[in-house]
Amino acid sequence: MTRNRWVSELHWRREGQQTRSEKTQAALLDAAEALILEKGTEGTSIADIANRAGSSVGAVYHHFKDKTALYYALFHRMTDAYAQLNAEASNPALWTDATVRDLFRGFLEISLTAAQRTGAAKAAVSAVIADHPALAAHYAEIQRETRKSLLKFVLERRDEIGRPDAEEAAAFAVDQCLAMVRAYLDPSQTAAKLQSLNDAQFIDRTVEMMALFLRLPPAKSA
Amino acid sequence: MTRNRWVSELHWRREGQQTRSEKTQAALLDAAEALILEKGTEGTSIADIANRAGSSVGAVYHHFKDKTALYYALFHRMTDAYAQLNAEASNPALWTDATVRDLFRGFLEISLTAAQRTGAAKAAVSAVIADHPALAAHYAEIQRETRKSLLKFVLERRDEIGRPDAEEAAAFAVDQCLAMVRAYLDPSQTAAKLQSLNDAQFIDRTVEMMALFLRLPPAKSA
DNA sequence: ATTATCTATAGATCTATAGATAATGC
DNA sequence: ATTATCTATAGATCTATAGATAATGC
Repeated sequence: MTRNRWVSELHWRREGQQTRSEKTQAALLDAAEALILEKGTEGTSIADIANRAGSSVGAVYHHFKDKTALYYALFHRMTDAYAQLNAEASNPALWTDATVRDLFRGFLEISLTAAQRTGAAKAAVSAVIADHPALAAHYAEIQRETRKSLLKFVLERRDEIGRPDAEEAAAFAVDQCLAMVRAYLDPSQTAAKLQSLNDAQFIDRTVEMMALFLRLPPAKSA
Repeated sequence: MTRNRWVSELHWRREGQQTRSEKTQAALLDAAEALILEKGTEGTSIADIANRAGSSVGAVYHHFKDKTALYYALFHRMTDAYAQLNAEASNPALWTDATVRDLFRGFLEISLTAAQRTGAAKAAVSAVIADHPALAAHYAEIQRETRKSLLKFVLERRDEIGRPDAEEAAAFAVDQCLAMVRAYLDPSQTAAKLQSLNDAQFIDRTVEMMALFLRLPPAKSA
């Protein structure tokens, strides 16, 4: 008997119609996420995941081809959300009247929103990546996209940049901005000061730093 | 028969006299490190490690109480090196005539040297931490020490800082500097521009950014 | 009648130990 | 004679499947 259709690329089932299925899948992924955070991937077994989700081992294998497929699904659940947000933010129509300051601010706001949505998922996904090095490439690709589109928008406003080495400095500043977001969001990075700030303060400080470095014109309405 | 003495805290044997022992232990840790990088912790078995090291399963258990002890040893091999370097750099005598610029520069140089020494270890250790969440606290503690001593030295030179909010800004800048080092060193972070720089360029740029942000006096000899 | 779930378990690991052998130390 | 190493394997997982039962869909 053919059990089901698998979306081979994503390693898990689409099937938008069955809400029962979706709930179970989500519960299993949530359970895996929580357990990985608590005990790491090595300490987490299929039975553990099924129990935590209030489900059974058999159900796990009904929904996921194997353990790797489950981990891949967990990975994609988070990265797909990121990739989509990034795609939306890359629409030039959103930024027609934006200054470089606005771009950095917008990027920071979007990143923080995304982080709030994904929540604990990110740390668990990091563990999954550590155990499945093949996934690292896809994750890096998404981040590369983000970086690329932000840099492109900044460079389209090159005339705002007061430095003679505008191009190089902009690339440096973009990397910088990404590094800041990571330090701010990652609780394992002991950036005590950053983490004592609230989102608005963090964004203000970071934009200010970028402006100083790139010698941007003063903010219009402040 | 009592097999051996274990240093319970570190979970592995000290024993500085037997070079044969030390070589085997190092080979086992090297093998574990390489395998974890390739296949993650979950995919790596004791037998794999023993084979890669040209050793045997029995030898592994002669040197390490259990698999966790081996992973802990791998973890400590890296973090001990970091902690020691940090302790050395925290000696005020080293920095008697240093400016704030010199402090940042010194910190960056030390971090890069440390990274070169530890090499691939860091990524493997990240995977180990992901699988043994208990270790995260110790790692964070070491980084907190580094952060703290750099910030202390900077604040002792508060008069160099041109900003009215010197204290807050210094803390922000220190976190910033740590975030930059991470982005520069971590190949999984897609900081394309940073990674295209060589060490000296990276350090110059970063120090410059800190100087702009904190409004430090211009460099003396440039 | 098709999809989702469960229980029970075969088969494949993998960890850790026991016991024997080889290498070093006195 | 003490320490380091090996081979072989018991016992404990853990993954994935088979087959039965419950829930939904037409």
